[in-house]
Amino acid sequence: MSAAMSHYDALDFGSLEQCSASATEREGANISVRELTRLLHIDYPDEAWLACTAFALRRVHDGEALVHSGDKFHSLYIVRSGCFKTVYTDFSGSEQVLGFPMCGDLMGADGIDGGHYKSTAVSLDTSEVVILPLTGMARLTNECRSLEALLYRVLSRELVRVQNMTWTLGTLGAEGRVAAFLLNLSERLGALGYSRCSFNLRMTRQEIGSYLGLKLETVSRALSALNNARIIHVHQRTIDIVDADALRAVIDPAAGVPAGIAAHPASATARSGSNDDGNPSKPRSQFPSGRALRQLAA
Amino acid sequence: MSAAMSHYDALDFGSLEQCSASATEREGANISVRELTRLLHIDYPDEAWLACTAFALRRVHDGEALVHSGDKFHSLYIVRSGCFKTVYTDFSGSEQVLGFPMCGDLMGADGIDGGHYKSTAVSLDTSEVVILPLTGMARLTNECRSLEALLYRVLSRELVRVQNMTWTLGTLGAEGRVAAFLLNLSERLGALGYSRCSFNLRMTRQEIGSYLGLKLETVSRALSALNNARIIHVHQRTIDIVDADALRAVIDPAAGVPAGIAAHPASATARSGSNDDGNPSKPRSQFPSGRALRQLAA
DNA sequence: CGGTAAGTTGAATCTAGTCAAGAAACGTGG
DNA sequence: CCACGTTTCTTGACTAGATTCAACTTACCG
Repeated sequence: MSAAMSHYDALDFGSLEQCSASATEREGANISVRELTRLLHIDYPDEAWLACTAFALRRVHDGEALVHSGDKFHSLYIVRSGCFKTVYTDFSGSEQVLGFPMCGDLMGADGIDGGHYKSTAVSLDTSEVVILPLTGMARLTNECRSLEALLYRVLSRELVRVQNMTWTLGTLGAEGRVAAFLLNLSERLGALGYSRCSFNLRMTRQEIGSYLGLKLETVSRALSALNNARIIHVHQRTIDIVDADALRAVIDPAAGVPAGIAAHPASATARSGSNDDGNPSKPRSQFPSGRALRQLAA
Repeated sequence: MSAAMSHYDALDFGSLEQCSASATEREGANISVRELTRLLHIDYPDEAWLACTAFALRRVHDGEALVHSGDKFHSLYIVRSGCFKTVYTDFSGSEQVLGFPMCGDLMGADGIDGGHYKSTAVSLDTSEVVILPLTGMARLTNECRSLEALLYRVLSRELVRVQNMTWTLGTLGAEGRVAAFLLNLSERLGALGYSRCSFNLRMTRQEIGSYLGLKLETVSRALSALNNARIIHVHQRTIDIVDADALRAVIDPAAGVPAGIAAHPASATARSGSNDDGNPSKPRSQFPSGRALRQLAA
């Protein structure tokens, strides 16, 4: 019985005793709902209370873990600044990176159902997160129905992100995955106001490889190949995207990425029609040839 | 402006005009909230109203699509019977299978954020789904706060499922993926009361391959290898799991699947400790050797 | 009883992994 | 500021694993 209830505790909207988390988590300032919607790029009616209700923030230092896999679930987190990695940690110690949440991204949602976080979130930077104590949200969603919808949307967005990842891993080869990774990063940084074509990676080749299901050497080789093909310019963790279209072409030489593998959900969703090449009949190979890049580079 | 609002429409909890979906969707009977919680294996307090409120059902025939990628979002669906496949459809026509939702599984959640479904759901069987019109849920979640939590949990569960998939694709070789697929199916069918060690596949090798990021020939070979190793018995779509432990060993010869790749979320979550082999120091290879199987078979 | 779709199996090719060596960047302490 | 060690990254040669192409067998359905 206690096992069944432990799940339930974390979501018991009736009791609010867990609302105010631990003391260590309310060190800093806090932000309003209005700011939160801006952070998430989700528009909502301009109601007065948006400015009132506030969420606590928490600062996480470089290398520090926000939550550990197996910890009891209590809150969702939205990244406000900095960059994280979320990892499954195998019992034997080896890690599998699941994502690199950045500003506006959700963390911790895999803990809702089971009552325990399923992945560990480590900061790759000095970061700041907004704490959404799900138990305490009941009071708020009662006051404003649309706040409930906001949570659904954030969860859905995360789901789409992970689904896109499975598409990437399922259909693309090494260079395609790296290209998709770079385009994704480019889009997200662009959406935050940073340069879309020049940025610094916060993660190692190993971490990228773990994320993309590749070995670090393969990541390095793929980057070199894209570099030699003059599609990007790489020097250590400095990336310059020289030809974004060529980069997109690496992902699918002919046409269609399903619904914007690299696109942030905030961008347009239904851009059907247009992007249709003349010969959909040709059964061209699923794999973007790595050979093509090498020839291009020669 | 209209683009921004179109997203919002689907989740406008203030207006309930869309609540009663289309007429074609309320052909059959409907089920109570109590039945729904049973379907999802989520326990809730035994309140009287659980038996009252009801959701519509919809029957979907073999090969028929429940929703299409790009359709305007209106409802979530819970599979009540039968089996589906969800696919991203590339513009050029090639498909990537994202999952095989079965009884109790969620579909359609990828449409919440963008306002349009991102994947197509096709029935592989004569199936029946529970319709959860998200716009209409507002009224219900108002009446019962815990129903809101139910939706969060269902979304989280789906997220965990997809995350497990990325782990599978990122770390396992062909035979490991097929083994994980079979174990997953075995667990899910077992949880539904069917046999855990003998079942029929509803999908083709091609669909399995698409799901696992493999070609159909590779799936066939992997099944044959497991068959020759006497771990399973395969004949076309008939699967018999002879040695489930050996099958688990194919996924990770030594120890740790992160948190139960093959386990249904309904099963225990925190079973730490116990499953710890003596030598976690050995830096054994990430890949479950396909060679091992061939030797075993010889 | 054919015709078609699905599944199996083999041989050649190609991709990514493995092993290994070396180069470049970073941090620390002298 | 430089020497030093450590980590990260790059590159090459070789190998294991998955795809491709192709032939063939088996089921299924009119």
